[in-house]
Amino acid sequence: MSLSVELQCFISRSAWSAKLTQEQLARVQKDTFQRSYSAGALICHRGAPADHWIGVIEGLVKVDTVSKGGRATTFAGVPAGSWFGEGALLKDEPRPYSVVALRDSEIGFIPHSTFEWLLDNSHSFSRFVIDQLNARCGYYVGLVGNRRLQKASARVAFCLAELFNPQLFGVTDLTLGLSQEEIGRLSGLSRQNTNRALHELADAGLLTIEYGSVRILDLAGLRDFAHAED
DNA sequence: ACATTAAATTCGA
DNA sequence: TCGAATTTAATGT
Repeated sequence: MSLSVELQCFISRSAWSAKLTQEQLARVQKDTFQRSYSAGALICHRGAPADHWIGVIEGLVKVDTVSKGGRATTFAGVPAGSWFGEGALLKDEPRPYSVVALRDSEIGFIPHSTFEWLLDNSHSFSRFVIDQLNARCGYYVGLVGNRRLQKASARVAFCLAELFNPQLFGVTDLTLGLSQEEIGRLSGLSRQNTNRALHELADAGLLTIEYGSVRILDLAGLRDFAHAED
């Protein structure tokens, strides 16, 4: 697979590549490949072997499981600019979730062996992965705490705020192209309640609602809202 | 669950 | 190629 300019740019923009040596960077660029997915396409099946570290170059992806009854639970939305899947790679286990493109997306893949090699050979790369795991850990701690406050709007605030977690996701664009139904799945709420919650947040001046998307106005305010006792 | 409205697609000139 | 008409998807109640 040829090295697209797009892919090279994406790699050099990623925080973890900044301190790699020329040799290391060259190997990453040689081993990494890119694929396009149209909206709704399955990127990897639940239970498939975890052969790659996955980067979202463009578009938006979700991570979810589907139970026997066909009910979908979404764990996380992954916006462009982030890398994920290191958990399954490190454990050398099948992926416990499926990955689906929500929009037309460009996805980069770094092979398992290259990933391990970087961990062994680049201190700054290992550090990046540790920080990222730690951030996810913090995310789940926050999530558990957040769930205790049964407030729908707080849940939605939390999920939205975490989508813009700068450690996990190098996002710049504060407009989120997600339908309310999708936001509902992310926060584990019905579309109805999501709608009410979004209006509550909009009334509080934290975001504005647009057709098919939501624009974040006050990220810090969303975080506060997610943790406020009420 | 239903009615409304935005957006995407089709069709005819 | 443009715009009206139709169909599909998202939203509000």
